[in-house]
This record gives sequence, C-alpha cells and structure tokens, in this order.
Amino acid sequence: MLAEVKINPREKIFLTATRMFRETGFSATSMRNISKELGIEAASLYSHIQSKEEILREICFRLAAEFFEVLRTLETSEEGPEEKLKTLINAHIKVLTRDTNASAVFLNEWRHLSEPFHSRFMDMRQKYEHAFRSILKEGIRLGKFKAADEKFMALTILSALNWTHTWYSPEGKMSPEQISDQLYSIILNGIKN
Amino acid sequence: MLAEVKINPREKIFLTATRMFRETGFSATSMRNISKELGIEAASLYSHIQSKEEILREICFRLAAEFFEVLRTLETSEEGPEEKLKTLINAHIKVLTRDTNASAVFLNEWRHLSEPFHSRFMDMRQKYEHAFRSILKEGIRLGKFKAADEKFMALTILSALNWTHTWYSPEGKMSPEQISDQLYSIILNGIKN
DNA sequence: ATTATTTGCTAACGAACGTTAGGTAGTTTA
DNA sequence: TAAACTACCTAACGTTCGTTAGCAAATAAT
Repeated sequence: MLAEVKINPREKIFLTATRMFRETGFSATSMRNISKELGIEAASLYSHIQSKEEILREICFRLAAEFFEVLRTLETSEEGPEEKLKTLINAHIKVLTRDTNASAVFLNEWRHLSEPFHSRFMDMRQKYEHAFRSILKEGIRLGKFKAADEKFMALTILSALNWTHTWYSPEGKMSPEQISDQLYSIILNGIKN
Repeated sequence: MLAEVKINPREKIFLTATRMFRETGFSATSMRNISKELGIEAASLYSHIQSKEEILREICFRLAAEFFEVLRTLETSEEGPEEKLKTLINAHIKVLTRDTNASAVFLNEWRHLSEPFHSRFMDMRQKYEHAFRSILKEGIRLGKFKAADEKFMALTILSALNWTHTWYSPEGKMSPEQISDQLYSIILNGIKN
C-alpha cells in the first residue's frame, strides 16, 4: 500500500488560490470561486484561513523571502561585479520559475495588499532593486560596465527578467539555467553579432 | 475672453477611468469610485457609456491601434534589420510614454476583456510580437544579430521596453527619444564596457 | 420661440461579495 | 472509551456591485 501524500487543506487552498489569482487577478477571484474549485463551500475556507487577503499576503511574502535569501549569500561574496550579476540573475530566474503561478501573483497582485503590508512590500522591492543597482554601480566604477544611469539599467534588466514566468514551462525546451545564461549573455553583450 | 476648452464628458470619463484602472486595477475600480472622482452619480455615467467594460475595451484597442500604425510604416521600409529595430523601439517607446496610464491598462488589464474581445486582443498582441520576431530573424539570417532563439529574444526585448511606462514622467530627465536610444544601445551591445 | 439634445438626478433592481455563527459528522489523541 | 480536534456543512448578515427606468434642468439647433 502506497504511503498517502497527506496535503494540508490550508496548503491546498493556497495552491488553488494562487493559480486563480494568477489567471483572473485577486479582485476578480471570489472566495466562492476558490471554494467551488476545491469542491467545498465558501464558508468552509474560513476553518483554514483568516481572510482572502491573508492568502495574498502569504503568497507575496513567501516569495519575497526567497528573493531576499539570494541577496544574503551575495553580501559576503568576493566575486567581481560580472560574476555577481551572473549569480544574481541565475538565482532570480530560479526563484521565478520554481512556481510561475506564485511568481505572477507576486509580481502583479501585490498592489492589492492593504496597509501596512503594502508599504512593507514596496520597501522590500525597493531594497532588492537597490541591490541590483549597487552591483551595477560597482561594475561601472571598475570600468567593467558602460558608464550609464545605473537606475535605468537596473530597471531594464529586472523587467527583462521578470517576464520569464509568463512563458516558462518545466516541460519546455529551456531549463532555468539555460534561460538565465541566455539572459545574462544578452544583458552583457547584447544581440549584435 | 479665453476660448474655453470644451472637453467631452465621455472623454473625461475615459481619462479618469484610465487613471483609476491603472492605480487599482479594473476589477477593484467600481463605477461608483469613478463617478465620485468626477463629482457625479454612478448612474449618470450611463448617459455617456454603455458599460464598464466598454471603457476598458476602448482603452485597450485605442492603444493597440497606435502600435499597429507603427508596424504599417515599417512594412514598406527598405532599411536593414538594425535600423528597423531601432525605428520600432523608438516608435514603441513613443506610444508607451504618451499616456502612461493608458499604457499600464493596455499592458495589465486587457485580460479582463470578455469574449470575443479578449481573443481579438491576444491575436493583435501575437501579431505585434511576430513583427518583432521577423525583424530579429532577418537580422540573424544576415549575420547582423547573434544566432539565438528569436522568440526568446523578442520576448526579452519587449519585456524590457514594456516596463518604461511604470517610471517614465514627462517632467523626468529622460525624453522618450533618449530612453529608446539607451534601450536600443543596451539591447544591441549590452552593458559590458 | 420651439424643439431636440445633452447632462445630470433619484430610486431601485437583482446579484454577488467577504465573512460570521452555530452545528455535525469523522478522525485522532489521551 | 471519552475527550479533543479536524474538516466541512447550512443559513444568514450587511455591504457593494453594475445597471436600468424615469425624470428634470440646462444648453444648442432650427
């Protein structure tokens, strides 16, 4: 007899909600929609969660924590800016592709967080962006990168990365590593032959 | 006496709705929210518009038309792939920065369109993306661009462009032309010095 | 001067929303 | 075997939603 995989109903709710938030957005997904997908009544959800927003909150801050974990390993790194950038891009894509539903919610639905979570989330986002910028700044200082507005560069790079979750599939022909390698190549050297 | 600038109330509704759709999203913006902002009753909106979705529809397809206008001029162009790409990027950024509220709605809220408009919109989007890809493909064939998956390249480029509206301001230090020039430079040559 | 059009109002509709209260089986723990 | 806990139920709450009907005043066109 197979050992049954016992899945926490709370986690089941989170999984379904994440997918539905991604597909139709937080506001357009009702508790009744979610419950119907799970085959239970909407009121039953409240045995396992506190509120609709709690779900969104947990999705957003779970992923935020993953992104920040990456930053911590970089802080003590002795690598040069190019290697640091490569490491960061690689880790960023790895997180983004691990659960594309959660990534989509993380990137698009966080604005529906209420205070103080909305502000807290924006702060974390800002901090992460800043880490990107400081790597670029160091690279510019060392003459490794082109002397340009590093804020503009960071935003451009991040936006290029943050589209990956929309088309990535584990069954697709590109692995997360291949994706991040290619992205790094384009970002560093461009598309010119 | 100054000639009063008579603004169509319908257009006023569109302007306000566009801004609110951008700020809070289509689903989380109610007709009563919009009407309050305009200083009238929600029911009064219906003297000028047919439905909430009509507003979204018009915003999305207005901008889609602008993007397609660009493509038509490119079709008859005799330029090489590099110049074509530069022209397309420039025009793309010009459209995106002209009305950042509309651009945000165009990029983020189109999925709330109902059928058949949702499908129609996705088709146009696909067609536009394809135009990007064919320029890249031509460049690869002529040895101007690196031999790589041109679909991946097109998505990466477009995602880098499509973040501009989030931070662009007419009062900012970069003009749309400067932005597209910098983007083109990064895309073509990368950030490496 | 009259008609037509524009622009707004009040009142109300049915539906959907997030959530709470209180209860009942089934399952696990002591 | 009794007690505690888990997972779900029905019923209902107050609120908000998009929208319609019908009407009134102001403005523009004839």
